[in-house]
Amino acid sequence: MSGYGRVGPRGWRRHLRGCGYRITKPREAILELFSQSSGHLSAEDVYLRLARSHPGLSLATVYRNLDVLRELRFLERYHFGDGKARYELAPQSTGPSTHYHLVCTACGKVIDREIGTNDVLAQLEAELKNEYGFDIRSRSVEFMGLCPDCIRASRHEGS
Amino acid sequence: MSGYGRVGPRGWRRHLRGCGYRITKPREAILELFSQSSGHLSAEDVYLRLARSHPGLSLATVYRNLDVLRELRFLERYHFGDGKARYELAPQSTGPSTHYHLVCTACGKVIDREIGTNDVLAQLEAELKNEYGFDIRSRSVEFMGLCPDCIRASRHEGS
DNA sequence: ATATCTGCAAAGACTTTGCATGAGA
DNA sequence: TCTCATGCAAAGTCTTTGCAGATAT
Repeated sequence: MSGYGRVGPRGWRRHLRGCGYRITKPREAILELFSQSSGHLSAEDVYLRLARSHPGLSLATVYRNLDVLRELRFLERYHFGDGKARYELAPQSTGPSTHYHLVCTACGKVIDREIGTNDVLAQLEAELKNEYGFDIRSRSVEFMGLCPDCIRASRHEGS
Repeated sequence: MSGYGRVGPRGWRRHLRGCGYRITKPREAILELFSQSSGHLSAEDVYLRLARSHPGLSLATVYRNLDVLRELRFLERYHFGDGKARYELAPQSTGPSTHYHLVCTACGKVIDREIGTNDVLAQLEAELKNEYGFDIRSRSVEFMGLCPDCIRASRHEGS
């Protein structure tokens, strides 16, 4: 559920170093934040949550580090259709992520679910590899709709 | 394969009118363009392709109309991770779309495929409805990776 | 006639970049 | 010490909005 993806709870320092990156306060803080919070955070979310404990932190630094951490595969980036990228701790596995998202288009709530049809998608990916010669690196499966709260709310205002 | 989604090749005029919208040159042109081209077009793509035959057309009008046509379910909007929205003619069915995308993260090429695991996803959606009370309106299934051309190109430049 | 639509230009939202200073190894 | 990282501010990209004139019905 938590952890630092494929490198374990403390291995990320070594991994960063090994790739020529340095261990800095913003990087530690961002990784720490993701390991503790379970949601899908936008750059601004990260910035706001760290602002109090890290005065002077800049949004540009957050963007740069989210990008570094994504290149190192600590984080995965998603687009849920509202124009901002969201980040999430990458799963332990070395392959593409094995979960999907349930996105409420009204309030923006996002629910994570493990994929129960893993084998089906894996088979599909194998076919695609054969048929098109595509090397599939990641997948994104999202279901968009209305959550119970927003269904209720939309009933009360007509429509 | 082509057609105007759930309203048939000529029904879109009636549909627009019925919703209080007017039939204008830009709207005709945009719908015409989507019915003829098979790709996933960004707002700018649409603008550039219509610019020659529709001098004076503005990008703002394209954005506004893409939005109108999406609300009316003539078009579907996707985000493939490069920051721009892409639009595509909606499928005939009244339910969520029944295809997925194969996206090359290097050159941006997008291949459309029909979903062969339709029943699996449909079952999943039914479960989600029961479990979370979500009303699922659309789905988005994307596989990201490298197309053969870009695999070849990356080999030639090292890495 | 009149409510909708358009073009233009300006503003908005999110993200990236340049540069001098500061910090890690 | 020497390179990489940061903060600040400016710029970039995609998209939305305000408004007066034009258009569809």
